[in-house]
Amino acid sequence: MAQKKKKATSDRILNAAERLFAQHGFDGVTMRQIMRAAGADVALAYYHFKSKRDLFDAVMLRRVEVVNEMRLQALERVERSHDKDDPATVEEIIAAFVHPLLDQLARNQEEWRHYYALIAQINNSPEFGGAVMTKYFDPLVRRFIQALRRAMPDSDPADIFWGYQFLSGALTLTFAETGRLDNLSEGLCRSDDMDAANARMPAFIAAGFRALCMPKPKLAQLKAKPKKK
Amino acid sequence: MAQKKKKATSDRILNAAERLFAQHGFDGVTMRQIMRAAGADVALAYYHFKSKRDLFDAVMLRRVEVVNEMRLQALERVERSHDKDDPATVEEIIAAFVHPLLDQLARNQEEWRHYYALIAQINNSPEFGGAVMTKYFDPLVRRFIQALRRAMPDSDPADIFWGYQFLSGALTLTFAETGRLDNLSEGLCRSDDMDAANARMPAFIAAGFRALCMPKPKLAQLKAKPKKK
DNA sequence: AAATAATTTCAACGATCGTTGAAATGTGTT
DNA sequence: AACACATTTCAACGATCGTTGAAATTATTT
Repeated sequence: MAQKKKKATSDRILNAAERLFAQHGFDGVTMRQIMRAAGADVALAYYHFKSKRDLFDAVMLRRVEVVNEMRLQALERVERSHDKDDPATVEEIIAAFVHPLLDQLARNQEEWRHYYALIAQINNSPEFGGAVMTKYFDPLVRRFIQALRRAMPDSDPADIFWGYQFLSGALTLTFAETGRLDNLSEGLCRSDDMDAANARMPAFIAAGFRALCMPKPKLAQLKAKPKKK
Repeated sequence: MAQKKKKATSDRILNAAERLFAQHGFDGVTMRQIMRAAGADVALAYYHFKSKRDLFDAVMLRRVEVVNEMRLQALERVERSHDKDDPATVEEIIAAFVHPLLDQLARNQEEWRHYYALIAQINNSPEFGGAVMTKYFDPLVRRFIQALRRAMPDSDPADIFWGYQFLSGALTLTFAETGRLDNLSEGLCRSDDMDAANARMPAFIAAGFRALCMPKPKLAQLKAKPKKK
């Protein structure tokens, strides 16, 4: 019973912290605001987690393994349905990278929403972006980049890394749900319409990768006279 | 002389604020840190600007007109070199949108760097993203979207707006210069290599737009039987 | 039931926050 | 020279920050 109670309280703290960190950033929120939202005394935050920074890390850690596992399985599912003679397409790989996230957002309205918005802020923060994203996501991202390299065998590795940079930016801005798309399109599009993002992103990004890594002159060249490689 | 002196001080404040806001976010910086970096008394910040928030707005405003004017001229230059029978290509339009910014970054090492990093954070912030970006950039962005619509006449407007969302995310993450690309590529790519970004982004984004707005079945259809337009 | 451990409450610490009024200094005009 | 005005310095305001020790309460084990 103690276990269950503890779980309940520390989860309420994590939920409140997640939401407020996502909305206002790490420094834009106070411990007292978080604990007021969690309905508990301020000191409890320091009992369950030991500092503001550690609470932040706990917020990040709680969901990162779940989402990375989902994406890894999506990638493996794609890879199992292909072999060396029939490699996976770029679209399929990108879809495995983004669908699990956007699907979850489209279905599960409030649960994960704030977490992804937090990721969006972190990814674009000079303070946290490099270190935090690298720490939590690089192993998985490297696997996707390997897959992309297999799908575009004669590509320059640097092109793939830059393509991933563009993909990462496009994906996280979509997570941010800032409402800007609503303003810009005067209501035609909604920032929180993840089905719309889901339907468009793989096609957009895959075409970008192909244009970058397999430009037409190179493609024609490869078809015409197979070079050394 | 008073004018010049005033300019000098308030510019030093703006520079310090710009750099620190970009590095740590609005709430991650104190007035005292800013004024220490500017080498002036704290109270001077409230004399020249009247609050922290107003200082932030002044930081945003100082450069936004310059960069928007540059991009507008780049777009008009592209449009002047085309006419109705020979419309501008998507690549040219995207290049006019991103080149002025990245060019400036590639040339002018420190001057504009922090400003763009700040934009990257703002764009992905639920708190500021919607309102601030809309306020400063929407008029220009609407012009670019008009141009894109002319370049892809039979496209669904929603596709163009979403394409712009992806473009915006890719561009601003590149501004953020978080160093993540360096970690991920183990030194092969550098986050601050704006020439590399410059060379790749228009091709990537333009291909994305085309795949989204003019998918192949539609393209084939257009070529086969020229419709009303 | 007694004892031990886990959780929660309460009150407070020093430090620092954004902001301000008033005095001091500098600058340009008569 | 005296003046008005812009700029800068200095010291401080109340509020709030992250954090903590110790007491009070609740749950678990003996």
